[in-house]
Amino acid sequence: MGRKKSYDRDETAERALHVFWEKGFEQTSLKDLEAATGVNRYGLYDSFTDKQGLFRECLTGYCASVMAMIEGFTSTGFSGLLGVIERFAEADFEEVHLHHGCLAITSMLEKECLSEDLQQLLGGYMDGILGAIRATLESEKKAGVLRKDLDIEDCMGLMHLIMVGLPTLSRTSPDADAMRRGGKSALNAMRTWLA
Amino acid sequence: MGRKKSYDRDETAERALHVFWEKGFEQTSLKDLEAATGVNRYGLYDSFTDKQGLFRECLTGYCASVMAMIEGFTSTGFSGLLGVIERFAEADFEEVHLHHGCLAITSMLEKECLSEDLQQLLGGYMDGILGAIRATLESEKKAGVLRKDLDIEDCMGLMHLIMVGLPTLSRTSPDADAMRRGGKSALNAMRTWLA
DNA sequence: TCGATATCTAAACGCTCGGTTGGCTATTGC
DNA sequence: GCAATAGCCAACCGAGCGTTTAGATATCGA
Repeated sequence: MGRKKSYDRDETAERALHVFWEKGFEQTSLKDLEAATGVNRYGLYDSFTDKQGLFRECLTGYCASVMAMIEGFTSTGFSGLLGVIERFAEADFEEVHLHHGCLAITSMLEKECLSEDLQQLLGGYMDGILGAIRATLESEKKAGVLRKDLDIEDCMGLMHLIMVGLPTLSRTSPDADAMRRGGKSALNAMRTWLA
Repeated sequence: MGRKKSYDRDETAERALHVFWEKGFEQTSLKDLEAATGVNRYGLYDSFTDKQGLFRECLTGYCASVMAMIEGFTSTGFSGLLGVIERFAEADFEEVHLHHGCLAITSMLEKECLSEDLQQLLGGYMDGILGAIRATLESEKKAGVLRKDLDIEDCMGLMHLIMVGLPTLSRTSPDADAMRRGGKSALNAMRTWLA
């Protein structure tokens, strides 16, 4: 009973995601979200509680899709850490959206504006990825794919650096190719480092 | 004639710098600046025109001091790119302030909030540093200090990545040592890459 | 067809922001 | 000591923010 919604909930979140992605949480206003989604603030508040609720849905979806992407790579024959990273990098670079960097990293840079649960979500996301990288490094080192004398801690430092550096490169550089070049260089450096 | 100022201009800018450094331009309010400097908004506007004027003075001072630091290293016997970078890294890591990352990088991430001249200042600062690194790479390659087959473009990609990645590491990581570890790893990677 | 109900639009709310102003206070030259 | 000057402080301004609400509108069951 009653009037029907004139918008699709998921599609609205998807459109909002791209605004948050481009401008960040704080810099995105309700006006921006109304314009991008075509939904009046009332509808946004009705469906997502408040601005942070909408952002939470966008961010969790984003993190989940990135995770799914990585798992997709590992389960379709791209064995080896470098293989996964390489394919991930290729996927990244082809996606126009990623010219705005990584939503998770961007959000961590404005964590003071976010509620506690969102900060924990971001922390968990990062820890999850870093933990997966570390586990892969250790198992591949044990299996002899990587150098026997590889210092895992040291290597993780570079992995972490690259992980946060590449999105930052894409956001700070006017040149859209800066991230692609950085990624290529990083892969080269890792190859000489790891093997 | 008239009443004397109750504050020192340079000291005020220095204190304001640390607030901008920690919170970024946009997130720093006049209230914050009043509290940190002990100077009423009237005084700040009288001495620096407006919020952006104060920020301009802080940012130019910051960039100049970093440049002076680098030049200090090169002119006191630390020849070689890696030597300079290493010493710069050590200086960075000892400075408590750099737990908040690099003001220039932080500012480039919110360039939409800054006036045209500040964006150009930031661009020039980055280009200056990157240009100096490139020139050093080329001359050291020619002099035989570095590998003869070193791909300069490729190498610059990594340099740029590290340059923006390290400050981001320090700002996104709750662990204060993340940047130190990232810097150490980056130096190791560069050593194997360059030599 | 009509009343009940869910949704839409647009206006308004309270708040904080950067920026300004006017009355008070300290310092100066005479 | 007194008028002139410059600086200080607090209150105020308009704008924009996220959020709420009131009234109009569309859709449903009966």
